[in-house]
Amino acid sequence: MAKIIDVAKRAGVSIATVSRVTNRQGNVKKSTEQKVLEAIKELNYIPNFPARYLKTKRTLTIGMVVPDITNPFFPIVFRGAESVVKQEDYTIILCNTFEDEYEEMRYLSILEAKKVDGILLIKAPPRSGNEQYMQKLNNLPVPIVYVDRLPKLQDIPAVVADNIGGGYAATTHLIKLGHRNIAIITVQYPLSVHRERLQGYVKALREHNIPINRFYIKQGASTIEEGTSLGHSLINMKDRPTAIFVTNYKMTIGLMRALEMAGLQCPEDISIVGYDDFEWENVFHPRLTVVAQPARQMGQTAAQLLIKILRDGVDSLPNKRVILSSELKIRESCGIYRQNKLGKP
Amino acid sequence: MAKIIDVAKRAGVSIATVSRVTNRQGNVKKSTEQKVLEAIKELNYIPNFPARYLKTKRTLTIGMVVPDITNPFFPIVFRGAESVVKQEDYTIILCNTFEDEYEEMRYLSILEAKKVDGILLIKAPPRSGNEQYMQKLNNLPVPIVYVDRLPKLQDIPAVVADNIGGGYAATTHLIKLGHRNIAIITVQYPLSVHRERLQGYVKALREHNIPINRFYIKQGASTIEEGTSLGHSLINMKDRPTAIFVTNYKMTIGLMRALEMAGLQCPEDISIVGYDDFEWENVFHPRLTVVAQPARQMGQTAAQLLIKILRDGVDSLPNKRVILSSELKIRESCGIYRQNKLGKP
DNA sequence: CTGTTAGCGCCTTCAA
DNA sequence: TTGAAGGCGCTAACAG
Repeated sequence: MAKIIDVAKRAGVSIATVSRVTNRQGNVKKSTEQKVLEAIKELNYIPNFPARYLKTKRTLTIGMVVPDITNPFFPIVFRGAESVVKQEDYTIILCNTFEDEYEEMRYLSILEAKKVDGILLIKAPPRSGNEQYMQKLNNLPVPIVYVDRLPKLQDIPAVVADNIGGGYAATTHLIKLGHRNIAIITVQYPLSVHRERLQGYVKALREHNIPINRFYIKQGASTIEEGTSLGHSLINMKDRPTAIFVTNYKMTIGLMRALEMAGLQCPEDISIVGYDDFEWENVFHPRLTVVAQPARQMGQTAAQLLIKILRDGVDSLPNKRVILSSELKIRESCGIYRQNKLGKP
Repeated sequence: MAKIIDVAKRAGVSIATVSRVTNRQGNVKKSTEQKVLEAIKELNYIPNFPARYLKTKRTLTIGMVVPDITNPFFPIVFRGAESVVKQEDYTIILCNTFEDEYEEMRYLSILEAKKVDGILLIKAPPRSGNEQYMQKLNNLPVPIVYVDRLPKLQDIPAVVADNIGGGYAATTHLIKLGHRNIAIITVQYPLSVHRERLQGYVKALREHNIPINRFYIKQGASTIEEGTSLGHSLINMKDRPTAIFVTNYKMTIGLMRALEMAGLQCPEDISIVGYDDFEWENVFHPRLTVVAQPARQMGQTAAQLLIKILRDGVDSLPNKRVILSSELKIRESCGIYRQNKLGKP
């Protein structure tokens, strides 16, 4: 590996001059620059970033922490973020926490040790008894932009979707279709996202004077299995709901399995509204009506915030919290309520 | 940020001693070790990796280059790799090339500059006229393990799936169902994967004495749009195939769209075999019969190879090429050939 | 416009 | 079992 001194010798200049041209901060005579450039090319010289960091305190890498990269929502967010940061020559260390806050803690201290310039954090659910960790998070020496999930309503840089609006839109849609027995399957993590979707659901029901049936509110972990089991418990109620709003991709898959096991057709026997919009959902059946989140835009916006912070400091942000709106995509998984086949209203 | 000297002062020892305990290379009296550990905790000291690199020449980070993280196959590979490397405290820089070899080149030199310890590379299709780049790749000072896609049959560390076997199994399945007019939609990149799946297809047809119809072989870019357009061209043939084998996720989505536009039902009107197995595919309709690749295992195995290389050198590998077998998952997207409804055999 | 030099934070001989 | 000191490769004053 050629280093700066090799280039300097080859070009017959000092290392300072080489440094000047690799950092293109001018003040180098055209002809010497030429010589240096040639030497660089001949030796195949690439500056050593870790060494450079020692001086500049910048690694040009940022960390991104996600709960589960195999949930297709997150790769889209990642791609959005990457497309932005690459413009500034940043690179992303991707970390999977599997919804485990301890894993998240571990990764965060590694990222700190590796001196990433900033972090995009999609939080794992906070564990009870681990509150002091949030303190530590707030005092981390590296800037963090929260994405998608907010631990508490703090004044921190964050990009989230309008989850109340999403829950509200989904539920209202079902109500307008005539449904009254509307259940919700959602995640029980102590995080903004899911709480807010539930809030939207409740708000819609209230506005239409539909009593809240607490047995229609099912919460669990964000897994396929949990979706199936909560689905079963709903299906087996004597007051079986005529529609289910499921607020999470993994649980949606699980719920659909439960329907199948029970021999229920969607939308004929039961209406479903899901969350998140993927390319296959508009092709395979039943074509799910979903609340589509601006996943890509969330990644992009978060990356832009982070870069702005890196450049001008956190106080340069016009507003720390960005809320992006979601959109109901109406497809075929919601039928009109029909009393004859289903539970009574 | 506390540094080693701060810890040393606090503990009343030299920095050498602190270094010894953080690197747990023994030869430190228990009592001094205690003091140091306390100082570390009190000061919240974390070793500075980039600085450490300067001495150790290890960054404990590896690079992973993928063509498109939003193709759900790749996140699974990523997760597999991550689950292995994290055991050794490695962290992964993830790079998306969008199937663009120039982008890949750019990322590779960044990874080199950042001094990653190794690279997992899922190649973008080689561009013609860019052959010297492969040379450069081979001489990169950082070890590379190729995953999934092989540029040429070279003697380089690689983990791939048995694509010939996959193509063969899929095609044989269709033949056994009575199909004779079997088309294939595949990717035209000059990469092993797709060439081999096509080989498997051809092999199966040959073995059953079914003539190869070159108009049934459609190749294009790995995109939804291309899947749709190639699907259309197949559907509109006067000798419309009774079955289509599509070797790629994105193109499968596209093909299904084409079927829908043409008003064709699967499997009633036409049989489809896809590639790659995702959790939703066993829930939504038509339930695709697919060749399932061991995506996760590919990631794991590749990571294991890389770690072995990092530890013992590339020559320590018992065999550089690992081929993992794929599995045909028979579901509902293939009907028995029925002459009355479809093109003549 | 160019060169010299002092670190950046850490590891690692070499001595003690 | 411990400490002192010399780099690792680079940037950024500071001189010239």
